[in-house]
Amino acid sequence: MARTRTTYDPFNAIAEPKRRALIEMLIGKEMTVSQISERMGWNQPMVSKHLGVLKKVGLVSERKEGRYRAYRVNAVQLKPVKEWVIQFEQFWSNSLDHLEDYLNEIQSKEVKDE
Amino acid sequence: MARTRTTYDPFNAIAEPKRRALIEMLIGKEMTVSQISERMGWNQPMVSKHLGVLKKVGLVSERKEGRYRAYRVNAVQLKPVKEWVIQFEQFWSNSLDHLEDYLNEIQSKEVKDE
DNA sequence: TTGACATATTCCAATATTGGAATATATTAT
DNA sequence: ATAATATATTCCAATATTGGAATATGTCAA
Repeated sequence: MARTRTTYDPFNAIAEPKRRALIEMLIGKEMTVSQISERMGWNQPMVSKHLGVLKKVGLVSERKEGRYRAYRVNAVQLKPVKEWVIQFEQFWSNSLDHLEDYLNEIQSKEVKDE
Repeated sequence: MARTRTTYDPFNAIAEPKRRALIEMLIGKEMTVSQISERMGWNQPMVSKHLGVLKKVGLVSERKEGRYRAYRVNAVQLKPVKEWVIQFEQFWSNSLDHLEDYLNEIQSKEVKDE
């Protein structure tokens, strides 16, 4: 067996740092492959390939414009990632940390008092 | 070149579905390897190996208890994932969708009026 | 039609992962 | 000391990815 495919789901697609950078650059606007290539400093096939992965999981969509192709982020595909992560948020939230600190403090005072 | 290491960061560690399942099962409690093995229906080496990856990125921590090892989730390591994702939330939020619907509606009314 | 430009795809080598099987290590019980 | 139990590690085969280079495809312009 091998690793889960990059195109298996958004989790796998955004694991690659370059693809996260691509999404960051592309969010809220449309850009062509060559614009991305220039701004990122990556060669053209590299841009196309990474966009290809993002497209397969629906994270970007494509619009043909003559010989150009305008890509845009389809951010809603990140929603499952957020949903999955936030279900654990209560386990790292500051309020809980502070509660723990508070309880520890109480306890040490009680010990001192004895 | 190969793919980004699974142990490179939390993004890569949680890309594997089994490791997400592991985190889900382990959140908020402590479990030993054999308990996990039984509950998940995975063989023991498989559990240890996946836990090993999660440990390397800090997503779980380990406590020795005799010949057992109790694992727990260190959820705060998921924070960077949440932070990264939510910066794009405005681009999929319902309020914006509705705003768009609203603007479209306005526009079509204006057209009708002419 | 031919050339120039934009983008996608194919081929390749290197590499890391996954699961399974076997084995090693550590700890407790007899 | 020896056996049994809990867990980790190593070895292996199959596989998918990445980046680079070369090439193919598609579109516009002269």
